[in-house]
Amino acid sequence: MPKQKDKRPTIRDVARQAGVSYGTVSRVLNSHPEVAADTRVRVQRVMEKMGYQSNLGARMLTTNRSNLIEIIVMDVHFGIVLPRMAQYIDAAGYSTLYAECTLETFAHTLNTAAARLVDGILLYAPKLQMPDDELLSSCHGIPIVRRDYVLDSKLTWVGFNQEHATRLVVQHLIDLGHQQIAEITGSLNFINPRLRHDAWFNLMKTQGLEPGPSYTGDYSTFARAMKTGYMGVCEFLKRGESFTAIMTVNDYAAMGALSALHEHGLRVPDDVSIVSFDDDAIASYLIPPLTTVYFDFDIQNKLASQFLLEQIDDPDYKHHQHVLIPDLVIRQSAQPPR
Amino acid sequence: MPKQKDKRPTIRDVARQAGVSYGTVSRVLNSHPEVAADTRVRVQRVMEKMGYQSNLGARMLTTNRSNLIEIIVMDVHFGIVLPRMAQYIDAAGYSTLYAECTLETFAHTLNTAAARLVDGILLYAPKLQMPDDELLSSCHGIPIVRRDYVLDSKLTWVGFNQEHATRLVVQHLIDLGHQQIAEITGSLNFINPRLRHDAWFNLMKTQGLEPGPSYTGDYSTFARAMKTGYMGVCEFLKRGESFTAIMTVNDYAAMGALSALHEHGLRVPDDVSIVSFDDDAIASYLIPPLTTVYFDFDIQNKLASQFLLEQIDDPDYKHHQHVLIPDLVIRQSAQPPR
DNA sequence: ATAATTTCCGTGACCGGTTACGAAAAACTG
DNA sequence: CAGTTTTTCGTAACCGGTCACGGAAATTAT
Repeated sequence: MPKQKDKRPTIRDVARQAGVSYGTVSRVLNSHPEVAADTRVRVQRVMEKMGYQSNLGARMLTTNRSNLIEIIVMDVHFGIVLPRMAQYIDAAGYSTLYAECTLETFAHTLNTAAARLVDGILLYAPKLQMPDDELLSSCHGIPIVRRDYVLDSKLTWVGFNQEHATRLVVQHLIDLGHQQIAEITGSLNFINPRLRHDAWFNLMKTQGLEPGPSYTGDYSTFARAMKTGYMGVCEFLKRGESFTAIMTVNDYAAMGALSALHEHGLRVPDDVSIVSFDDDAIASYLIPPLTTVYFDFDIQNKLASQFLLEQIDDPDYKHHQHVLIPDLVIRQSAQPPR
Repeated sequence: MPKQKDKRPTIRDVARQAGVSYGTVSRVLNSHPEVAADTRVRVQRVMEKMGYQSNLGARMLTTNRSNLIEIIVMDVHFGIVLPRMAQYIDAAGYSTLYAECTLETFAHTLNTAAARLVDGILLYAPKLQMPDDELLSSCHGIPIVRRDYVLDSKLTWVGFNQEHATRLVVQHLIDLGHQQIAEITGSLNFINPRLRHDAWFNLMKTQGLEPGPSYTGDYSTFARAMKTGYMGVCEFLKRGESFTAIMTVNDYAAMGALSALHEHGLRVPDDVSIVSFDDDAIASYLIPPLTTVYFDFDIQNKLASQFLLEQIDDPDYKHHQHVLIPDLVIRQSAQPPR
């Protein structure tokens, strides 16, 4: 038995107070033109005075819309994604639902989203590779935008060119004179680690260099990414691999690597150079400050939400795949090898 | 004009298919006892087959409940809070709404929450000091739990004993032999920084020591906390303050401080000791690993959600204020002064 | 076999909005 | 000023559930 919530005034209460019919109040609510200017303000004043707020349940029932946008995050737990998105969603007058899921619970999550009459879905699923038609049919017709780099999808997505990002890193290291470039990355069934791994491998090969050792680990939280970075270095050293530079999957992994290298008496960048991805805020506060690839997540979030909102409003929306181009931010963690 | 969403089967569609009345389907849905076992399974099978999901809008309209819990975060932008909470909310069969706000937009946020028939609110507002009755009246009768340490509130909250936390830090440093203990903390109109500042000040005084220099700055995002830590140290050094230890508001501030000290040629812990709060995952990967106060946020989140759920179900719920006791995690950033 | 219970289920009213329809009032026409 | 058009607004039906009420069927008692 839920605690008694306030009984909120309804449109009929407002109508009575304002001396009009509930239909008129509804028209005022939806700013229909067919209502006289003075009655409009009269009704608005009464709504104001009574603290009227239209009941979402009732509105959902008739309009089949909820004014809700759901952010679904799959397989990872970066709290970061959310607030930045929510800001744009709020600004457009929607509220933000948040759900985390895995591949197994994905269908269920989408079902409840449909039952909630969610108006749109922002999907961040860096591991999900699902054919368009399957994804669409799971969505029950709810517009969806992916905040990922999904080359094989014709649906709307916004992502960063990972091949280019990798090239920035590898080329920078090669230009500095590195020949033995190791890699610490995420599990290769994640999209980005896979693309970067392949790009790294091919770039090395085409330059006539042997790809250095590679370590993959969990990077689905910051804590795990740090651990992966740490373990990667330990593993390399234990195996006696030789390398003069490491490319890490993100700045937190770099932080872990830094820590492990330090423990083993190796100096960065004197003994080993590190270049990573993301340019998270921590990058410039690490010792040494990290050379890293800057992904403008703000733009990504903004575009993803914007595309979703457009898609919600426009019944014959043309899907676009938007590729963002990252930049390299050169700080001090990568220097010529000794 | 929104894109055509799937037309979902209704309770009457299911009834027709199953050869019963819609009332019976409703009873099955809500697992009322007055329905024969075999018709129950028959209806369930049909629901299954048709992929029936009850329409939330309709349900909200009649029950005045939404199965939605809203997390409201005020004045800060730590994405971290959310996912941990959401997990417990999900487990209880609710969905999570997320909203950020400021003091100005707080009332509006609560109004839309009420319009959405939100069943409960988890409030994380480390700056908000609002009398109980005012807070309650803003809430339109929606149960609310604060994930904060709010000594002056009789409503339900879950927080960490900040005075104790501070004592752990200060006493540890004093025990190591430090006498000049500086503080880098957040703006003092935040609850925790204020409490810690006062505790630090009083502890020093009662031990006959002069409180060291104090710097306050923005710590409402990780990036800003790092900057505050960095600027704090720079400021101390510029002013020629003397100190042998610093207490920082959180691990990210400590990281910023570490970076600034390093730039000025000061070693941690050789020249300066650092102790901070939170025991974020980064603490053990910093160089040196941080001595820091461990707050078990997992417990906090769990209890906060649990109390909220209890409050939602129990009409005459007795508010409780739950105080959690933090521990000190000793690593290497604090050592006796030279 | 009939009456008294008990079990199960169909019906109708309602929740608070939206919207199509049409009527009344106002404004315009000649 | 009657006739026509336009503006404004009231009414009813509906969205898809919930729930109280009461009747039919099944069960038990007499």
